[in-house]
Order: sequence, then C-alpha cells, then structure tokens
Amino acid sequence: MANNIPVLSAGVRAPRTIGGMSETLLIGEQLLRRAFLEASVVSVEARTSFIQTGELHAPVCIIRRGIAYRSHELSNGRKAIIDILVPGDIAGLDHIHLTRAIGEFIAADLVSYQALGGAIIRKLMKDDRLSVRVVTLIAEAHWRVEWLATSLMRLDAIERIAAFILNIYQRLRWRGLTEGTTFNLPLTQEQLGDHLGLTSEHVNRSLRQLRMARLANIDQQVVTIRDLRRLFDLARQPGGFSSARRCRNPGRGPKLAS
Amino acid sequence: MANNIPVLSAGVRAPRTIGGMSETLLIGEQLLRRAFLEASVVSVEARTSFIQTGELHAPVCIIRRGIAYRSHELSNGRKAIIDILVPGDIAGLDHIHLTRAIGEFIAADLVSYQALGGAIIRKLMKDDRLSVRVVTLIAEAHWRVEWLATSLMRLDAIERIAAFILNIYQRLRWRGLTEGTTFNLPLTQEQLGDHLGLTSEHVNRSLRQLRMARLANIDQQVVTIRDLRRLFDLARQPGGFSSARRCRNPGRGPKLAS
DNA sequence: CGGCGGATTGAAGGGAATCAATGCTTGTGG
DNA sequence: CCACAAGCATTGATTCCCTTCAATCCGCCG
Repeated sequence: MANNIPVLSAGVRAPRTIGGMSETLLIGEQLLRRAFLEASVVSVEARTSFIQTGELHAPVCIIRRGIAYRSHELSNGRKAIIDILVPGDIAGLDHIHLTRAIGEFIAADLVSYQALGGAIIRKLMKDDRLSVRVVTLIAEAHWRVEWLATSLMRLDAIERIAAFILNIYQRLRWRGLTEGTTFNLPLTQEQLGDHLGLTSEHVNRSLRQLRMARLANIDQQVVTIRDLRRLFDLARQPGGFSSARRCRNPGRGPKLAS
Repeated sequence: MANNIPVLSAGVRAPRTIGGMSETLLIGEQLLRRAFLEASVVSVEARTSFIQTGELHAPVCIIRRGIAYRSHELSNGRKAIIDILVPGDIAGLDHIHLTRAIGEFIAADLVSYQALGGAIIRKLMKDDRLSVRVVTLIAEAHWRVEWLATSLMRLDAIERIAAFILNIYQRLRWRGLTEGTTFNLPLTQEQLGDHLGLTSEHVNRSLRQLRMARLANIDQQVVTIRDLRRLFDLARQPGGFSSARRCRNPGRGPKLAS
C-alpha cells in the first residue's frame, strides 16, 4: 500500500518521514485503518454535508468512496474550499482534541465513509505507533493547505488549475485509484473556483485554455491529462519553481500558446 | 498562562479543545516548555534564515524574542510567507517526523530561540500529555494556514491586511506581549506582500487607505490600531463573515470612505 | 413541457500588477 | 562630518487578469 507516503498537495516530491520510523509508521497506519474497519459504513448523497461547522464532538472519518471536501462557509453563502478528500484520506483529525468542528465536510458526489469518535481515537493513540501516524497525517493535511496558500499567493488562474489537477492526479495514483491519465473529478466549476479562489466563469475560461493548449481536458467531471510534462511546467512546484506569478525578472516561464 | 488557548489565525473566536482535556493539555504544555528551557538560547540577526529548506533533521524551535516567519522559496527568488511566528510560538513541529525541512525559517528582526532535535521531541512524546499538546499545536498552525488560504481566496487587499493585523494583534495579546493597541511588527512591506499575496506597492497603497480611514497605522514597523471595531468588520471572520470578496448579492458590506 | 442547476460565452469594469521615478533612512567609508 | 550607496517607502501611469453583469445553452428531472 502506498498510504505511508506523505503526499504534498501539488504533487510535489513527497516529503519523506524519518527513515528509521517507516516501520513504526506502517504499523501505526495499519492499526489506524484497522480501527476504522470496525466502524459502520455511512453513505451520503452528493452535495450533503456530513459534518457541520461547530458540530459538537465531530468524528474522524476515512473516506471510502467518492470525493468530499472541507470548506469554510461565509455568511453570504459562498464557500472557501480548503481541502479535497479522496478515497483513503482520513479527514477531520483535528476533531480529536477539539470540541467543535471547524469547517464543514461536504460530499461532492456519492460518498461513503467510516467514522470514529474523537474519544476512540484518543484512546487508540495510547499506542505510540498509531499516535505517530496520526501526527504525520495531520502534517500531510497541513502541507496540502500550505501549498494551496502558496499557489493562491503566487500562481495565476491557469497555473493554479494545472497544479490542482496534478495534485489530485498524484494523490489518486499513489492510492492506486487510477491507472492512466484519466480520472473522475465530481466537482462543479463553481466548486473548483471556490477551491482556487476564482469565479466559476473564469474557471470555465481557463479550462478552455487548457483544452485548447492540449494540456488537459475537463469535461463532464472527467479529467484527462494530455501533456503531463507541460502541465508540470505550468504548475510550478515549491522548491523547484521556474518563475512566479509576479515576476519582475524577464522570462516569465512557460506560456500557453494563445 | 494563555498558551493552552488554540489561536486561529485571523483572531477569530479561538477553537476550544476538549474541555476534559484541559488539565492534560496544560501539563503537556508545561512539560514541553520545560524541555525547551534546557536548550541553549540561540540568537540570529534580522533577515537570516535559521532553518533552511531541505535541511536534514531540522530542529523544533520555540521563539523567545522577535518575529520570525516560515516561507517557501520560489526559484525566481520571491517568497511565499506562509506563517508568522511570534514569541512563545513553537515552530517546525512537522520536523518531528520529517527527515528534511519543508520551507525555510527566517528571522524578521533580531530573534532568539531555543531548539530541540526531532529525536528528543519524539522521545518526550512517549508522555501522552505532552504528545497531546504537540498534536494541538500542530493543529493550531494548521488553522492559521487554513485561514490564510481562505483570506487569500475571498478577501481583497485591504481586508486581508486588516485580518492580518488583527491576527497578529490577538496572538500577541493572548501571550501578554502587548497591552494597548500598539505593537511592533518588524516586517517590510515586501514581506507583508509575500505573506498576503500582494506586491509591496499595493501593500503600501492599502496601508495608506487604512491610515486615511483611521482604522490602523503602520509606520516604521509599528502598528497602531485605531478602530478595532471597524477593523473587525473589514476582516470578515470565518463562520461570521458579513460578505465576501466575490459577492453577487447586493450589499458588499463595510466600505472604506474613499 | 417548464424549470433548474450547471456550463458557456460576451462585454464592461475594476483591482491589483507592472513599470518607472523619486524620496527617505541608515549605515558605511572616505 | 559629509558623501554615498543600499534598502525600503512612496507615488504615478499604464496594463491586464480576473470579476461582474448579463444572456444563452444544455442536460436532467419532476
């Protein structure tokens, strides 16, 4: 299983955990996932939120099927989606020591998951190995948001979308959930916009550009990566950026053929 | 001490940790801070990085004096600052289980800190109480970045700056590091821009607007909050936003008198 | 069929970046 | 002690990416 590989959001070189810990981590991973197997499987329909903001003693969930996301609701009804959850992801680990959930968990399509209460996880964490794995899982989620923030700061629309596609692509691959360069992405353009800090209209236009440039297709919630290499060039990785959004220096890096 | 209060970045209502855990948390906190006291105090000058990207076995640091920040270097030389560290903050907790540091830690002004190696922290974490506190500290850093990402997505320049000022203000207050509404902020406008996803020029213009509107002053690295109430209105909090950046609905919320 | 949510496309406006100068401090060396 | 350089702050003019507003189209379902 590839689950012990820390995944950085944009599909960057995955940060490595301490080499000597890997066996411990693996065992912790197994213990944790085994614990979730005991829980009953819950299914929720698309567009329903299965954990609400402020919910008391919200559980920790492992996503089994479908795509979910975590979002912050703004009082005018719009949302800021700050994490995307794919099958195998364990979500809501901050509920372990939190009385009230921060943010809302919403199913993008038909999602099934298994949930454990914070108290149970706290008990399980008496085991050092599992505890270590929980810490690394939280750290992974942290890196994802960090990279999201970084790309919001310094990449423009197309670059952000490219980075996002690669991010999801790599996470799905590491989990063995996709073979080729095609995968399902049950998000509306508005949700994409809410995740990338764009309007749905501009997401639409940017997707068209990606399609025209033959880098990637997103139609009917199906993503097809056409040119992985150039997509990587667009989605400049941290530590290996070729240039940034705001670049006084000459040479703005790869451009799309307009 | 107020250190057991989880702090959300924008100065939002602080998320509460499990009530019954508070004593455990407090003890864990004390154990952790006590451990750091043993370490020798290191001082670094302004603008020097004391942990480099990719550094092997980077330590965990507690900031004792000054302001530091964590940033991701982009290959064209520009930076994305993804966390600000004030005295009392424990930084680099993800190094506990990571062979190589992600991101760089830089002193904004004269900073002194104490550092413990990941191995030591791992050993300390055999103690459940300390382990719990470490997890909550990581979660706090996570919420900070989440809110940063949210504000990058949905707030405009002035709102982001307002949110940022309040964020720092509240963190300093919770630590008892400032009394009134004035505090020191040793960041250049360029660094502010790198943290908020703006250019230094636009930071400058926005600061002027804040000054003109008599909301806050930032001069010579000294912040003076003039109108806390209206500043809060500008920096819309998660869960309590009055409106967002992109708002098709009428009534865009508080505006500055131009 | 009509309605609805989502995708698509166009036109116009705005917020922020870019480019370009000019002050203002500070520290350094002559 | 002054001159000068370097870094930062400030300001203006211009450009452009993205939002906003407004329609239309499409697929789906009651």
